[in-house]
Amino acid sequence: MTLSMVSIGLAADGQPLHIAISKQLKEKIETGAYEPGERLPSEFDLGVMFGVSRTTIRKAIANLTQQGFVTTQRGRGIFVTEQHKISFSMANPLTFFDVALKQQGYEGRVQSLRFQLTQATAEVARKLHLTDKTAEVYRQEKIYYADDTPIALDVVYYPKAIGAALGDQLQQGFTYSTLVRQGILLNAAKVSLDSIPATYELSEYLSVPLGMPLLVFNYVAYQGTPRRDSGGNRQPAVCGKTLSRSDWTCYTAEIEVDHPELNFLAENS
Amino acid sequence: MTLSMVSIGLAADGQPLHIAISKQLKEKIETGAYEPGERLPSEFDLGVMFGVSRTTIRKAIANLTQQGFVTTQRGRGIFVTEQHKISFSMANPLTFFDVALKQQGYEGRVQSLRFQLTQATAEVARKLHLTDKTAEVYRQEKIYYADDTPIALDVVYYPKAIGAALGDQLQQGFTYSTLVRQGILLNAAKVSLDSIPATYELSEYLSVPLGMPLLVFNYVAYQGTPRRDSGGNRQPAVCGKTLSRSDWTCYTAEIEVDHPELNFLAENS
DNA sequence: TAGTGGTCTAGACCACACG
DNA sequence: GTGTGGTCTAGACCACTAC
Repeated sequence: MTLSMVSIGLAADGQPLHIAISKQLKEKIETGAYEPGERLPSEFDLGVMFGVSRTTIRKAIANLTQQGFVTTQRGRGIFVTEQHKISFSMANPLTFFDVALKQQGYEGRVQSLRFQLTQATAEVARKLHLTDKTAEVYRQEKIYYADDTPIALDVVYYPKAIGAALGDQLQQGFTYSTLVRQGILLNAAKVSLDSIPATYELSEYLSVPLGMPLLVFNYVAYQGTPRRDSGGNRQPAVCGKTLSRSDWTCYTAEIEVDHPELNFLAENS
Repeated sequence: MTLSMVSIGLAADGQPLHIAISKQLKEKIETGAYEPGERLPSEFDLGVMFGVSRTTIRKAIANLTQQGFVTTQRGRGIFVTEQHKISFSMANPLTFFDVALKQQGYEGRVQSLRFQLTQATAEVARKLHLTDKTAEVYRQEKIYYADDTPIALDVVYYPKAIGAALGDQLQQGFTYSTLVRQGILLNAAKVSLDSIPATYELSEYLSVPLGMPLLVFNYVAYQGTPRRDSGGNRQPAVCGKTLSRSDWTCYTAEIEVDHPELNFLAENS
């Protein structure tokens, strides 16, 4: 009864049953047989339909959930997701989350979870150019919403002076906009982009399933006059990381190069 | 026997058993109780140790696998992962994968999977500025290796002229280096970064577990003289996407801004 | 009360690695 | 052959939603 079911229309190659089922359901969603917002049959019914156990159905659904095709709601059912995607420019302006949200038709909102003075970790001290190893910094955790959907968790570190002076404003608004409005010009940044699966805690903060990919935007932003030769007297004003839902966000950039490295390449060809 | 085991040291709060077990194992790995490369007890033995079923252990291990702490090998066991991370600059030079690899001590290698003439999709035609809707392009799929570990799958599209002229070279080397060496200067690009969970096929190409986060680097690279006003006569020479393992790769950039948008912000405050 | 998804169990068979 | 992880089953209890 079990593996013989593979022959009734599922793929006959080596792929697992739950993968084959996942693909069938995915195709039904993409062709519109199941429309956005629509409820799928229950796990039990799907099991009957495909002739497999509920466990196998659950693995297939977990796959679709992680790819963003469906969302599950306990006690209610499995629903086809409506797609969204908000793009954030990496350079221009310097990560004004709120501006980007508004431009793309969403209402941006911030919920500050924590704002407190703590001792800087070694990494934060290095990024903020703190020579005192026991220096304190302000650590802020906040969640960004787009139309009531949590899309990102921001963990920000401020030097003590900035955090103390702007604590109230920082707890209410978006980081960059607040700093700029208070006269702190951020004109340079070092950033890196990465991706991790949502841990259990993150999955609860951002209302995503365990393991959903999150984009990790690490940044150190500087004020002052930067120098091209990477020296200069610029001064870090803030650093942190933004963990954003990959089903809602992406980062864009436009690049222009002069190609001083052409010689290098030619030499190593 | 089952849920009462929660009291023997596992978290007593609302989190699932497999999460609590996952955290315990993660801590043992991070503190060095299990060292990199070391084999963990078998799933059966772990089940006995924690007093849970094998299914629950498997969920815990799946979580650790996805976070990159362990890798599983059928018939051999569960092994603690040794960490790697290769960073790629987004701007300077323009994604010379091979150069970045070499600079960070890895031997870069390319395996070309496919290289064939196909009809351009609407998206590719738009990106390559093809006015003819039935135009053909060369489509290449290749895998990037760092010291024999597959770290990225690149899907590249070339205009017919470039692909036909450079087919042989393109099939052997890295895209950008090959183009530059053939006199095609790429001095501008539009890129975007995204993340998706590995599908079944991708997980096989890149030797990662199903659902592992992959970084998606979308790019359109231009040759010619670009104009600041986004017009100009620059010409797309290549477009595509690089899907890279997030446990091995990250993207970095340095940003400088002039802040012409300050006025805009002040107006909307 | 009935139905749903979330969690967990106990047991089975398979493919693969190793001795 | 023995042990391993990969897959799948059948059944249970729970928390939650809706009627």
